[in-house]
Amino acid sequence: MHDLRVLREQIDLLRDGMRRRGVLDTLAPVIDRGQAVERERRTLIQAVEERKAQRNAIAQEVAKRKRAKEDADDLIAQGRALGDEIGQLEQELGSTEAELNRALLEIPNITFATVPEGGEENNVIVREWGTPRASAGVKPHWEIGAKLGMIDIERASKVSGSGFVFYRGKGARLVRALLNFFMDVHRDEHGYEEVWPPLLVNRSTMTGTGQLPKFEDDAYATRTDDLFLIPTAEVPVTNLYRDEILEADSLPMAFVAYSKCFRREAGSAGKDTRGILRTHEFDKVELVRYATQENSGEQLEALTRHAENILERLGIPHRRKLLAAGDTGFSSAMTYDLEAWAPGVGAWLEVSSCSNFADYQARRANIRYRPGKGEKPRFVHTLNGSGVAFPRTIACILEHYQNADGTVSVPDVLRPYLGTDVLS
RNA sequence: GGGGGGGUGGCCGAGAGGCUGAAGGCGGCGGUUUGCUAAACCGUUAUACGGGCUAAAACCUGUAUCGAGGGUUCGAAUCCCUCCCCUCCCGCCA
Repeated sequence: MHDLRVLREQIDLLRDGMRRRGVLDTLAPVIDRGQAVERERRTLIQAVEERKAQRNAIAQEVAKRKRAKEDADDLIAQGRALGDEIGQLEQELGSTEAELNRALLEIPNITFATVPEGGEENNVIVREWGTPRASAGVKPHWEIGAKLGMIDIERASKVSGSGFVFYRGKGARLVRALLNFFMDVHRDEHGYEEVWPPLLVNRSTMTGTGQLPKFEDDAYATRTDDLFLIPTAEVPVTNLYRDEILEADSLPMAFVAYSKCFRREAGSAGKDTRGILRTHEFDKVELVRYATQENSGEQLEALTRHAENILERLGIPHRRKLLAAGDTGFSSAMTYDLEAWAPGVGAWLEVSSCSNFADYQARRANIRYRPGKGEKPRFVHTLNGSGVAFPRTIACILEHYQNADGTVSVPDVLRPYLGTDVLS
């Protein structure tokens, strides 16, 4: 969410930001309306506060007279009239602020100047690692996974519906191995605090990270408690310090959390649905960082490297893609996608998306820090990225390490976790 | 699920319709004093949103904020209603 001041003081910057995202045409009316409503709001605030000041003065005077045992009926009548007026004005102010809020919530973050303009055709591959294996003779992961008894999609659909997976036998153990491997590396080598978050969160939390109100249809909700199943650990972990003021020397903060992620995937039917590439429930290790305005840029580089490091250690060929403005997520100011090569599917699979939200998320979640003693609090910069998502990584492992006889070699780093060299 | 006790500033803790943005203490910051450390004493100590002044601050000024939201009242931390959270006891439960 933007500071409402952008509507007053940085309107050109805002317009340009929307232009670079390619959404200026759609959002121009919203911005114009927002600008007008922002002015309206200030006029109303002045009107209300003027009357409140009068009312307060009258109340003081009433108190004084009462103490002196004097009559104050005339003042009381004045105060009552003012009260009525204030009530009306406040109602107007309320609806004006609601409208302003709606407008602000519709405007996405302004991407950094270093982010290319335009849509996904302008995405840039900025880094490549490893040699993608040729697809010839490589079976897709769903075939291999089924054959090795690791993945059972048919029975999952019986038990839960389409878009769910049973991991079984070595498949289940592989999930557990990845979990431990990811967490160990990020905690021991990259210095993250390990967090095990709740998977059900309340409405304020979902609103804090921007899942609500706009994307309520994408989330699973509980029937009786107004709780939501998290779509990513980003939600509970970023909200850890919601409504708090942190000390400057506690920054940067870095958290790594494993969680199940629950997504209805409303509207994405038919896209990447084969195998385990898009399911309603999947596992992910998420990296979350709180930074200052000064160092969030380098923090994004560090976080992205941490995620890449996992893929390198697994030996999976991958690339880093800087997303163009139009392809960058709503709240993000800059995003790198990490894509791993799946030779069986014959596609680059997004296994991580690393973003710097600048203060956009923190303003909404009200997470601040005090830069120095006696200084005014400022919003932190929040960052997050997968480190990494399990199902697509599993797909890549099953395909990249596939042997001619249908078995799959286990990447070196996973052998101690998996207790075997080969999946057969 | 049933019953009790609570939520006040960075923290602890008073206050029970007006003189309370909030006593007192701790902590923080600034200062005075003292060979150093320490102590003592004095001062100071929130956030948000407006307005004025400004290049921008500082500053001045208004409003709001005592878990959240409504209500009563000329006036609410204080009274009423709804909700949330914490805590204790009983029941149930992995």
